[in-house]
Amino acid sequence: MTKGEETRQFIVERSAPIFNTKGIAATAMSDIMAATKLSKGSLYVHFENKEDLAAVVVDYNMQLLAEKVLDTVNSHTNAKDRLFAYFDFFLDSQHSPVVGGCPMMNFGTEADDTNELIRAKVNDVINSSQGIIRDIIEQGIRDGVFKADWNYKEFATVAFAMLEGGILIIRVAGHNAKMKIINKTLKEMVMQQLT
Amino acid sequence: MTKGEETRQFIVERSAPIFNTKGIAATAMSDIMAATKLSKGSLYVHFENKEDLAAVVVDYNMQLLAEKVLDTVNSHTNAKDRLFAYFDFFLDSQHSPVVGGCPMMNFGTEADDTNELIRAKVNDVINSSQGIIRDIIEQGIRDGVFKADWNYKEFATVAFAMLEGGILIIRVAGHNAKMKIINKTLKEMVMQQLT
Amino acid sequence: MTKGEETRQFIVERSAPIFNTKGIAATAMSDIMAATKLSKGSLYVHFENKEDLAAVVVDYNMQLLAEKVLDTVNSHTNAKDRLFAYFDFFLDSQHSPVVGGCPMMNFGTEADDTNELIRAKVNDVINSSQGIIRDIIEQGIRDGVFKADWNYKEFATVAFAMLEGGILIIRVAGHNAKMKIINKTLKEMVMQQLT
Amino acid sequence: MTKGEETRQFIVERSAPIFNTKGIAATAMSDIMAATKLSKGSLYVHFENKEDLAAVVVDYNMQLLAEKVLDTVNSHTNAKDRLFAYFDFFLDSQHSPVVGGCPMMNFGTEADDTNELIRAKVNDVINSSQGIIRDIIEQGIRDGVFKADWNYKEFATVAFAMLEGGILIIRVAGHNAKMKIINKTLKEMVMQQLT
DNA sequence: TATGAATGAGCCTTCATTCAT
DNA sequence: TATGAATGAAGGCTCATTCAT
Repeated sequence: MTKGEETRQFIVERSAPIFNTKGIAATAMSDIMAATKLSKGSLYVHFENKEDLAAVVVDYNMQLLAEKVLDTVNSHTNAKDRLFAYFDFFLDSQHSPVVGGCPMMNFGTEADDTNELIRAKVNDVINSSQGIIRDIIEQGIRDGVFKADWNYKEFATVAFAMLEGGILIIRVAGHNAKMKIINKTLKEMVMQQLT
Repeated sequence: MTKGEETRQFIVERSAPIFNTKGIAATAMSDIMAATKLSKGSLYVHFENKEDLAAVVVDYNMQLLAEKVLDTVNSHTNAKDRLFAYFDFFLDSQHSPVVGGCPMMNFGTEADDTNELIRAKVNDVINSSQGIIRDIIEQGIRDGVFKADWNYKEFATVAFAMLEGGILIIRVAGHNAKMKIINKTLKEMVMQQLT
Repeated sequence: MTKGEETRQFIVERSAPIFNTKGIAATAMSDIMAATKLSKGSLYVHFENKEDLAAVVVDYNMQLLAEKVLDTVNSHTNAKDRLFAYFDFFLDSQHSPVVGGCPMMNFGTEADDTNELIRAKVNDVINSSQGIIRDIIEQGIRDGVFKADWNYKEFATVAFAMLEGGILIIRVAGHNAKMKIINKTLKEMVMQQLT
Repeated sequence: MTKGEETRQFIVERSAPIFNTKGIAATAMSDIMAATKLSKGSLYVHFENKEDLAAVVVDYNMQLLAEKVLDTVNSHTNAKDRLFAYFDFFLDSQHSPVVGGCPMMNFGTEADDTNELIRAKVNDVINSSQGIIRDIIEQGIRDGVFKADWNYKEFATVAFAMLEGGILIIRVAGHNAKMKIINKTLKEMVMQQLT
């Protein structure tokens, strides 16, 4: 990594929690200056403009979340355990995975009507998130852990929606009581598909 | 209603879709000027500042959505029909109920970390939304439509989360394919509780 | 006094300390609204504009001060006592006579380069203030209290200047230590002219 | 001096007469823009806000006056001559030393009740101004020019007050007739203390 | 006489961006 | 690559004033 690439990456990492917390519109380049302690001019050496930086940061935030989820999931081998690990990951998402909440929801709601580029990025990640759930279940069916006739594609969508809805609730509530219910419900739905 | 109250209400109505679509931070008072064709000074006759206006508009948007949902629900008497009407209401929410998407999600995600007043407002409405679902089911149990041992309080939370997650998906996707799955799943869950 | 004249006078009285404390430029019509609890329109019924009101208030403040000084002076008959009462009046002027300090100095410094009308008003009162001192001394000479060859016209100017300079010092200092020195000095100068 | 420091100083110099003439409240940043021909944004590169600029300008104006007075005083060596030079300096102050009049009086009267920071600054300079007079006299006493028992500390205060009062009079009057009287009186008071 | 809604110019300040060094 | 001075449009807001009621 050249010096330039390093600085660029540094800017992205420092900007990520700010954009995710305040939103793109409410984040000023001066916020990035303060967080990186870089000069105004320096920022523009690495990014054409705020929109450019925001796009990279959106990717970074979503990727960071995906990596953390996968890390957790991959610490298990049994498909059921992997699925449960996925659900449990969001149990305390009020505080942990990425500062500022779920980037899909944050940037998705901000961009849906106003920023086609970011809207498309978020859509891709929403789809691949459901894909991850599907992949786990497919493996489970191949391993004989889950029933072969499970309509798991629909479940993947339902599970993803429930988790996102849960994230909204717990972030606005400030506690995760309702996410526990969602977690329990999802696990029960999975248990019914065990062979 | 005095002239002033009329103007104030007019400003709120014209501002509502703008705030809901662009977000609070990205909405400028000049946007409101353009939408209302009122002068800058006139806006400040009726609202102390942008934050004050935003707070009223957030309430208005959430209330508007709630009223539309209730109107739909109340066109039915049978608890099952009422519940199904609730779910169906969001089937095409990509376009209809309130311009710009679900205000609970839009303002909730924008405000969760940055605006305590609005966060609390959204939290109240999220809770009462689940309360509406609970009320319908309670009536259904009293009427003997639903099983008495249904853990309906948890279902209300699950249903709410699924619908919100679904709204995120369809707004980012630009189509409601996934909401159909959610709708179907919710209805199946209800059917299992019929007496 | 008609109702209108009463209201007009009421506005002036309530505005006086505000203008004298904050200055004309820094006083907003909304400050007057708050102080009088009158509506915006009502203010403009009684005064053409802010400048008009300010001019009347400047007069009022200076007249109020003059009256208070004269009241104090007139509680004595002997010329020396009258002069000393005049000097003593300003000993604690840090707090008392008119809220906000000496209006001649306040409005004089604000208006000297920018408001010809007010500048002229202040100039008149500055002159008549020295006239008051001259009048007292003339009476004292007639009464045989003061030496007939006293160059009292110059003394009147010197005394006035010293008092105004003293007011500046004590208002900026927040205490009247230096005014005591000025007071003592003035009295000594008078004592030398006693017959 | 870096480019930035140069510009900052340039802004201060151009702003100084404007603030001193119109007052802080009545001076708009657009006035500074016009006087410096700098852009609005550029002003805020060098000063956090108007208050910050005003504080620096107040210092600059008072320092400028002090320097000019000291230059005049220092062109003499004999204590009596130095004192007379000090008094003469203000004889034509209606036009000369600093555009807009005495900054101690201008900013002192504007700030006394409303701006603690500036009030304190002015107070410091008022005190050191009297200190200058005291220093001259102390030297004169050491040199045997003035009587050793002169209560010169009180005189310093009296002289300062008389000059400030005189400045008020001549600025409001538009001519310096009264300052001539004050000048003459001060010189006579000094003459009485010659050995 | 009194009200308060309406106005638009102007206020201070922040913004994203550019560019010479 | 990095700096920070410079820009000017745009931001939220306040101002003095007008006018229909």
